[in-house]
This record gives sequence, C-alpha cells and structure tokens, in this order.
Amino acid sequence: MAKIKDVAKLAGVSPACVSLALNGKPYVSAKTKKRIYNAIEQLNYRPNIIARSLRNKKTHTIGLVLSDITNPFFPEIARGVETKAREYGFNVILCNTDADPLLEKNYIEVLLAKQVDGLILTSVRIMDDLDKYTKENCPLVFINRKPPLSDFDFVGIDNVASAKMAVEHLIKLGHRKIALIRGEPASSASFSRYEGYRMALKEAGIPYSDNLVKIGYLRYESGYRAMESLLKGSPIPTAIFCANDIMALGAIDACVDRKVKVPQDLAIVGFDDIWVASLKNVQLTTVRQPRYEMGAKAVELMVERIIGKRKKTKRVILPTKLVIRRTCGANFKISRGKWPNL
Amino acid sequence: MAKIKDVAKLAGVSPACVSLALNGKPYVSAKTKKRIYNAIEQLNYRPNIIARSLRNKKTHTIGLVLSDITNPFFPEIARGVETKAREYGFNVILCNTDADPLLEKNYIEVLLAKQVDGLILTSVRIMDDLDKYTKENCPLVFINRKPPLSDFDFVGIDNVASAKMAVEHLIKLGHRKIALIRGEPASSASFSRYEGYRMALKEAGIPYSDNLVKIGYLRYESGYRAMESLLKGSPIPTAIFCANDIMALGAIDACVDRKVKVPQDLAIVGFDDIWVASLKNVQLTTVRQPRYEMGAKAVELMVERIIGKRKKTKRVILPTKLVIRRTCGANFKISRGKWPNL
DNA sequence: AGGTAATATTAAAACGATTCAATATTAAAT
DNA sequence: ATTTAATATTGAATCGTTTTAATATTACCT
Repeated sequence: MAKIKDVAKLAGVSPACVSLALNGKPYVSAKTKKRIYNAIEQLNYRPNIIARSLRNKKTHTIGLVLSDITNPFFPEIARGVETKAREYGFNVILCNTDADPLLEKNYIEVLLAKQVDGLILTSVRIMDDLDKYTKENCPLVFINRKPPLSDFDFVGIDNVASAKMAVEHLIKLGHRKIALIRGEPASSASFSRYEGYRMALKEAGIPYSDNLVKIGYLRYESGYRAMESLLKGSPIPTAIFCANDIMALGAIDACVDRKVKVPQDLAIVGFDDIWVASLKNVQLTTVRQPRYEMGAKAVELMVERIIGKRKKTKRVILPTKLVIRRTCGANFKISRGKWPNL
Repeated sequence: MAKIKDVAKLAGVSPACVSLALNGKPYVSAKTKKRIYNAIEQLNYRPNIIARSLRNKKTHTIGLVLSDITNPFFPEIARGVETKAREYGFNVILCNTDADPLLEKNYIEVLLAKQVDGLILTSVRIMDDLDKYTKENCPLVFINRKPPLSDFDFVGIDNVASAKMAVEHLIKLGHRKIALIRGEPASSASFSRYEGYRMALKEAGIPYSDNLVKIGYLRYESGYRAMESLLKGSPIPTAIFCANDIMALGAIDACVDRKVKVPQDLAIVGFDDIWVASLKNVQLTTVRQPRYEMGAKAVELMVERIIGKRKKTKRVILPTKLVIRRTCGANFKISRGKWPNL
C-alpha cells in the first residue's frame, strides 16, 4: 500500500505538502496540487485513516449499543443513526448485547478503547456505574431508556402520556375491563407505560386490579403466555394494552389458537408500530414511535457534543401517535360473542 | 486519559515492559506484573486501540455492507455477522447503501481507508470494477449475490434448486397456472430463482408463459402491484411463487383488498422465511434461508483469510428448507371459489 | 534593484502503542 | 567464585499521518 511518503516522492514534494493539499489547507499552489493528485492517482493512494485518527484524536466512528438488531424495534433506530451519522461523516459500530449488562459494559469499554467519538445506547440495562463515563471525553446519548441519576443526553418519548392515550382510546370505546401486558419493572420506559395505564384508569374512575396486569419481557412468547394466563384468569378482560407490538402479536396468536376473535371478542392495542402491524391480515392498533427520528436525533445530540457546541445536557421528547386499526377499530362496540374452550 | 507511559512511570518500569505484560508476552516477572496492574487500576488506564492498530496493522474491525437493515431480510444476517465477529474479537461497522452502487463504492473505499481487516458484502450491486480489490490485503466475502467474474469467497444458497423445490410443491398440489413475481434481472440470486421456476415447470411439462411472470423489486409495494397486475391479466394463475417474503406479503394484501382468498382462491409461496411469515394470521409457506448462519459463516471465511489459513477461494452453499404453512397448505386442493371484482 | 509582504514548501515533532536488539539481572552449573 | 544460561527489562525505532514553526520562493511596490 502506498503511503503519503510515496506520493510525496513521486510528486517531488514533501509529505507535509501532500497532507496540506489533501486536507484542503491554503497555500498549496495549483501546479503542485495537480502533481500531487496525479501521483495519488498513479499510486492508487488512500490515506490511512488509522494514522490520521491517532494524530487527530478523532476516529469519526460512533458506537451503537442495542440489545438485538433482530428485534423489529431496533432496525429503524439503527437506520436513523447510521444515515444521520453518514451525513456528518461518521461510521457506526453495531453492538448486540442481548440486554446482558455484562456485555453492555464490555462493549462500552471496547468502544471507548477504540476511541469512538461518541456512543449511543438504546434500551440499556446498566444504570448505576454509568457516572464514571461522564468525565470521559466521549459523549453518551441514551435512547428509550434513561439513566435515572446521572444527567446524560437523552432521546425518547413521553411514555406515560402515550400509554395513557392508548388506554383512553379503549375506554372511549366502552371497555372497562382492560388488561395490561407490561414490560419488566426495571425498565423506566415499561414503568412509565404502566403509570400511563393506571392514570387513564383512575381518571375514568375504573378500579385498578393486579389480576389484569401481566409482566412480559417484550417478546412474542411473553405476549402469548400472558394472554393465555389472562384468558384463564378472572375477570376476563375485554381489551388489552400491550407494552409493545411483539407481545401484542403474541397475544393475538394466543387468541387465534383459542378461537377468541380480535377485535370482536377482545380488543388489543400495541406499542411501537412496527412494520408488521400495518399488514392487512394483522392491522394492529398501536402507538407509533418515531424510531428512525429517534436514532437520527440521537446522532445530532452527539455531534453537538463532539464539536463542543453544547455543554448542558439535553433531553429530547419526540411525539407519538395513536394509529387506529382493526384490532380495536373506531367503530368497534363491545359485543362479545361466545368464547369456546374457556 | 492515562497512557502507557503514565502507567510505566507509576509502576516504576518502562513502557515496553507494560506493553509486554499487557499482551501476555513471556518474561515479565510476577511482581512487576502486579505493580503494573495496580498502576493500571489506579490510573484507570485503557490502551488506545487506535495506536495499537497503527502499529500492528490490524484493527480488529470488519465492515458489513448491506442495502438496508430495515429490510427484514438483513437483521439476522447482521446478527450472525456481529455475534460470530465478537467471538473472534472483531467489531462490525454497519453500512446501509440502499442498493446504490455509488454508495456501495464509497463505503468500500472508506472502510478500506479505515483499515478494516475484512469486508462482508451482501446483495451487492457493483459487479465489475471489483477485481481491483483482489490485490488489497483486505479479504472480501460475499453473501447472497456473487460477483460473476472474479473469484471471491462467497456464502449463499442454491437458488435454482430452492426455487424449483417451491414451485414443485405447487405443482404437486395440482397447480398448473403458476405465476412468478421475481426480483430484478440484474441480481444473480433473482435470476437463479427464475431459472428454478422455469426448470420446475419444464420438468412437469407445463408451458412457460411470460404473462405469468412479473418483475418486482423485492419490496412490499412491488408485490402488491405485481399481484394486481396478475389478477387483471390472463390467464389468471391459481398459484404464485414470490422471490421473497416481503413481496409475498404485498401480494397477499392485494388479495385481501380484492377479496381473493388465500389459499382457497390462490396459493402463495414466498422465499426467505422472515419472522412475520410464521404469525398465525399470516402463515406464509416459504423457503427458509439460514440467514444467521450465512452471516456467521461469512465471518468464518473472512477470519480464515485474515489469519492466512487459506489462500484458495471458497464458496459455501447452505441448505434451504421448504416451510409449508397455510398459504398453500399440504391439504390444499384447488377449488377456486368465485372472485368478486375481477 | 532592493525591500517587504504574501504565498509555498518543508523538517521535525507529535499521536500512543509494539517490538527487536541490546543490556541487566537472577539462577544454575561447575 | 566464576562462568554460562535463562529470565527480565529497556531504549529506540516504527506504524502513517498532521501540524507548527522555520525557511524558501514569488509577487508587488517604490
């Protein structure tokens, strides 16, 4: 591989001059510039960015830590991050942690050692122990789940209000026995959605019952099992709010297997609005979360930090939207049919 | 940030010694080792991997170039790549190209400049002009679409046989008017599936008709439109083989909108077996492609090259499997009902 | 021409690690 | 105790850039 010295020799100038030309610095005459570019062409020279990074203390690389790119929640975030990062001239290192705090920590350490210019952490588990990264010169931006104590940059949604909106929709349709399939208590987002659920019930004067709340792990199987359990329990709900779409799909499938008709027998609302939700055979009512924008915005916050434009922490809350589809359509009136096998 | 010199000073040894200790080289006495580790602890030292990379000419980073992580085909490949890469101590830079050849080329150049140790290219468009990368010391591995001329490492499936298997299934069910919604002619994978389709027809003595073949772009909308067009055309097929699941889902939705019942009126087979295909309300018959394994295998090929274990090119063909579900179940007998609106 | 100012070019010192050859120390063998 | 061998440690060069301060060249003005 040709290096800057080779280019310099061939062009009959010094390496310094080549560097200046390459970086568009002033005071490089037109004719030497031409000679340099010719030499670059001839030698097929490509600057070694690692060497440049070492010198400049900038890698133009950021880390994206998420639990699993295979989970339909994440690809759009990743895409938002990557596309916006490219706009600013950054590359993105993708890290799947499977929500394992140990892996999360490992990855963060590796990325910092690799001198990434910034770190975007989505749905991260580790919450304590994060403070020590405050003094690193590497900005951290959180998406979706925010560390409770420390003040880091953050992009997310209003989970309380969004969940409340979803449940209020069910209430407006006439439902009063509304179940919740929620996420893990440890997650701040999941807890907020739980709060929104309770708030909506309270404001409507509907009593809260623990029997109607199941904990899932935001996975299809969790939704399926939680639904089974709800159908066996008492009271049997007429509507269900799921903390994410994947669990809602699991819940729907549990209904299909038991010949419970959605929405005739049971209304279901999800959360996220993943692509599947819009298929004609699915038509899941859900709360849309602007995932692409969340990723893109996170990069913007990060870049503001990198170029030192901002010192104060910033929390960005993006708007959500209730997308009404078949699983609890607007015209739906409670008229539960007969349930077999219950 | 502490550097190796600081650690050395605090431990009362030379930087060289610290380096030897850190890299587990022999001939560092136990007691100095202890002093060194203490110093590292105290200073919160973290080796600068950029500096190390410059010296070692190894970045332990690979590039993954794909068209769009948002396309359900890719996340599992990416996951396979990332997980296997981690096993070997590599990080993965994710690049979305939207199948734009210019972007592909840009990314490849940037990644090479960033001195990645290897490059995994999936569904890549640029085919000529790739030869110049043969002499780079950076191994390239292709997934899914292989460059026709040059011999690069490759991981994929037998598209001809897999498509043939899918169409043969339809034939076995009694279908004779079988349409194909294929991918772009330029793609080798799409062409092979087309070949498989023709081959199956030929062997069954079914005449081929251009009227039954529509070109899509592997996207939902393409599938939807192609289906519309097929339903308007002549002859009207009794079964459709789609070159990927997303188009199959689009086709199904076009059927739903026109009250054409799947599979009663029309059988549909997809390709890929994305997660959605298994939902109870979808139940798409399809050809499973081991995407995670493809990604993982690609990394293995790459690593073999990186450590210089292998010089000859290798092409790995992974097995596919026909997953039979509702959209053309095994018990399905052609008994087309009446189609409204045709 | 001569002097100054503006424009071009370059040598050398970083950046933070690794490694090799050279040297220092300890252990083993006589 | 002395030599030899084995084990530890280190100085200095290196990886391929960028940048600063110094120097060289050209252009401009009287």
